[in-house]
Amino acid sequence: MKRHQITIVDIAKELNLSKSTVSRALTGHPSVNAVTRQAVLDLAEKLDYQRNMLAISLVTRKTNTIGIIVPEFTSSYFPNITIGAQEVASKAGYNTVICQSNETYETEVANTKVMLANQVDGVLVSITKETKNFDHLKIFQRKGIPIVFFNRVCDEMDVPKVIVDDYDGAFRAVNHLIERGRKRIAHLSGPPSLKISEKRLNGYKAALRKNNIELDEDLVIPYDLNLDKVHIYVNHLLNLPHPPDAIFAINDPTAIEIIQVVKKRGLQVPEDIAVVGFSNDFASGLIHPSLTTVSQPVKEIGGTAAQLLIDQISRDVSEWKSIIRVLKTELIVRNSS
Amino acid sequence: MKRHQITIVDIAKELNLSKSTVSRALTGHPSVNAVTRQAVLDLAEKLDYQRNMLAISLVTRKTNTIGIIVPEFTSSYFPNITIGAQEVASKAGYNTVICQSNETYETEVANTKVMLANQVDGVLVSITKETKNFDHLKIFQRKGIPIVFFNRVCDEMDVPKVIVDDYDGAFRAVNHLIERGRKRIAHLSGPPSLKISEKRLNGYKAALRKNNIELDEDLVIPYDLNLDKVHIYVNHLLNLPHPPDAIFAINDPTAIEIIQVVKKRGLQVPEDIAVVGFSNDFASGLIHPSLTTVSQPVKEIGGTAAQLLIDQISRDVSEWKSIIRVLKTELIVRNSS
DNA sequence: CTGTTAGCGCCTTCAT
DNA sequence: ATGAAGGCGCTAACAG
Repeated sequence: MKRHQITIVDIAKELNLSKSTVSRALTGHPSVNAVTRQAVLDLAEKLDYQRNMLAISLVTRKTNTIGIIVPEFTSSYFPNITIGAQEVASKAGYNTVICQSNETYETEVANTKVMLANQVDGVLVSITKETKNFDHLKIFQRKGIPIVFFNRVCDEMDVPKVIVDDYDGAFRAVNHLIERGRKRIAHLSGPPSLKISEKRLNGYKAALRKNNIELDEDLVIPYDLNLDKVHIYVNHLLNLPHPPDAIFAINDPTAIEIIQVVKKRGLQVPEDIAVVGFSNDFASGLIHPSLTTVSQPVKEIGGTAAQLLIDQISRDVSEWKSIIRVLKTELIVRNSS
Repeated sequence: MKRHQITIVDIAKELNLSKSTVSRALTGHPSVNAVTRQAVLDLAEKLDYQRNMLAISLVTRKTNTIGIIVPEFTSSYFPNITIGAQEVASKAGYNTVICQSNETYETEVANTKVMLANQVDGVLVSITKETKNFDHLKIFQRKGIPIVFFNRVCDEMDVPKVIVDDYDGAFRAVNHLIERGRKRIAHLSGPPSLKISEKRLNGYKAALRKNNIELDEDLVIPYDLNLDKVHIYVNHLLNLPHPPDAIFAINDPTAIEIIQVVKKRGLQVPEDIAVVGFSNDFASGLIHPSLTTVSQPVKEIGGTAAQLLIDQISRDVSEWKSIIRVLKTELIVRNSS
């Protein structure tokens, strides 16, 4: 059961040196004889010695680890963001611990505890659709651990955030539908608790307004992002006395689901009804018809967030900034509109 | 810069108790007065006290963390496996650290160092397509840290492994193509270094043999899984004097790419050429035509691997088992064949 | 039931 | 350039 770990002491004994010298050699401290250093390094290599980061972190009070909390991993969106974040983090010498909150508030709270207990140097978070109370996240601030939000941000907290121009992206998407001659455009919106839902909805409204199309509240349906329910809303819309000729979806998974439902009903996309999504997930270019969508620079979102976080970490608490970085989206016109 | 962390000492002082009592109260040790315990718990709660896992792990020599090393995160395959693994792990009280090796040997080696340095209690790994030397993985065994392979396993090491019936899955996929009347079935195979490539190839060959179709070596192309090159091989096959009427791909991303190339050439799937993949990735049901493929129980793979690992962790080194768990695949017939 | 004493493996002054 | 001593925050015997 007890496995012997090779420690500094072992190699100190072997080489007849003091622990401190070995430690210095290992950490690349300049004030150590080149020969001694090499001897230490060689022996360490030979013995498969690995520095115990737990011990190091305990004394340096720094783990060189950043935590990432994402709501889910089911679409390609969040995995890609974590890839971007990991790239930047690892270049800066940081490890990454990823937790999925699984879109539930409780899990998110549990995740924050894990992060805290593991003494992460900072956290990246994108909240769940349920999260309305932010106390568990404010703890980080109070403890002097920087936090950076991305995508699903928390309005109440004055910290760095990385988002995209949701309003503008939605505006252009809807404007595009109008340019294509659509008059009755529905919007399957996200939960109102999410800022992105609100902004995309506002973009939608603004595009209608600009084109002098009156907003029909019946065509706007907020939903909880549970894909299993999409068919209900789509069928409801399609059964309306005056059904829509286009649907703008809060995100790609929703849009893809909409297309499936529409097709199952025997209707044609885009002939009978056009569909536009948001995010340009991997599957969107492959589905039939391919999905018109608003692409987000996913990896860049992750990378930017990680960078902002690392900047915060190296700053003194008193100098924390709360930059909001807004990344550009791009309308990708494909065959669904 | 220095943020004050609340420690056991703080709450011990406040309550006029010894550190050990507080510690025991916090860890739920039975031998502690109910009143005392509650007082400790209350104060801890009030102060947002979080146990410092670094310190705990240092002394208990257990981090309750398992590492996962996966080659990539670009398809839905590995993310889903990690989801399955995380579920099981977290239920057993384990945290998870995920590293992507990015399909390169060097990164994989670096990843193992990170795992070692962070004192993971065990590791789950799926090797890169480049990995031919396994010294970096054998270190775990030598240090008494259990390792479990999944999907891309290492033959040289006698440890638990979780795989699917690759041979059988491939066999049924190819057999299905033959039943559909295909005579010349090509196989875009994976790198020979990967066991899965070999097994799927063997399944392919066996299916031909069983149906008395002679193997045409020209129709078998091993490739390095770099999707950018798929078009080369597909075009090569299609330009053959006697081109294939079906292609069995090593995995879904490859199959999807094949379909794109075929379509771009103006040919029809499956009329001109049928395509079958392996893994049933998320996108496979959405692409047009939808992809016939061999589905793998992805979450179960991750969950099983995690469970085997946790079993190993709780066992004494002398009692390590090396079970090989083979999970069932299922042929999903869609429109590409 | 509670307190005392040692460390876990390492870094960091402070000496020499 | 090297040693010695102290401590990071916590648990684990060992004593009461």
